[in-house]
Amino acid sequence: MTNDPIRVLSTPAIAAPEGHEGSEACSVDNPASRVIRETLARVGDKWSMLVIGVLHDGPLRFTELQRKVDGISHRMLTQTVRSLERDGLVTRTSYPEIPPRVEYAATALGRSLSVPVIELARWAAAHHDDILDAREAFDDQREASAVR
Amino acid sequence: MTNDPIRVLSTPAIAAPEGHEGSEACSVDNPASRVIRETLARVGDKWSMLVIGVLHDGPLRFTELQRKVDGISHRMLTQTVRSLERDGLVTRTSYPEIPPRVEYAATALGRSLSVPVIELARWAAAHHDDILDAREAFDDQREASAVR
DNA sequence: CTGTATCCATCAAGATACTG
DNA sequence: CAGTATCTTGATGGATACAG
Repeated sequence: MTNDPIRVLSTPAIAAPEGHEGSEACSVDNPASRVIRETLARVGDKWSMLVIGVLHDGPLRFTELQRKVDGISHRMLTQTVRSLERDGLVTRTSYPEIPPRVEYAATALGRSLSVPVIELARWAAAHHDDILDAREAFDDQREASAVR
Repeated sequence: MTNDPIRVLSTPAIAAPEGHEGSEACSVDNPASRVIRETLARVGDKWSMLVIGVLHDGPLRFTELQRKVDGISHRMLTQTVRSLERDGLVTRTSYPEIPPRVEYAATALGRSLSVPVIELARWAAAHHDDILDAREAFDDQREASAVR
């Protein structure tokens, strides 16, 4: 009844863009929400999208990557870059030289993922203050009611 | 040089949509990436967006919510809904009846957040298989190289 | 330079029981 | 019905040392 571009979040609509049977009653959850959760989990970890974003400007070697992403630890960079490679979001090219050189580059899939993530980043930039304000107001109110 | 809609991810462009001084050399990291990470963290937890999505159809009480979101535990629903309320993404209305009745509803801010998240969900639906395939290929290859 | 392994702190999240 | 508290587990992430 409402003009909802969002209802899709709780329907299999986005989970079944191709021909998909509506056999399983399609309640609210399992069909689409699992895919959403998985993707949010992939994208929502601490470093993945930042690495992808940094790699969009072009290939980088390990150390350059670590320098560009700033706070990331050696271990986390290895781990992040490995999982991105595994999921086909970046490629890893090793040059058997001495000293060893390895270059990482974003794939087309990786770049396509950046698009919606940027939308989200834009939302974040636009509404970050709203959230902070709401949070402050909420906490102030709790604090006040804690007194009485 | 590239046609990059993504470069923004590693620049303060999206972090400073209003009038913002370019005073701080704006390296790659701190200014924008923190906001991105925070938002991805907020959105990327296991349940938040599913709750927001379910609430778009209209207000729901606690138990209805728990039933609609499926796998969520009592504790996690309370916690999720509380943090969403704190950030101004949902409202909580308590009716002092017996037995008690509480209704949760998405705010305008909450609904606006759903928009980019849906974009992401669409991406997930479109490319989920690509990721799975890439993952399988990667694992097969590792398995093969483990043998030799 | 690149990558792996180990140890450790922290937190998210589930199960469960209990209160208003 | 709604919410809180406790306990416990597993995953995440950081620091560090070591290996190719």
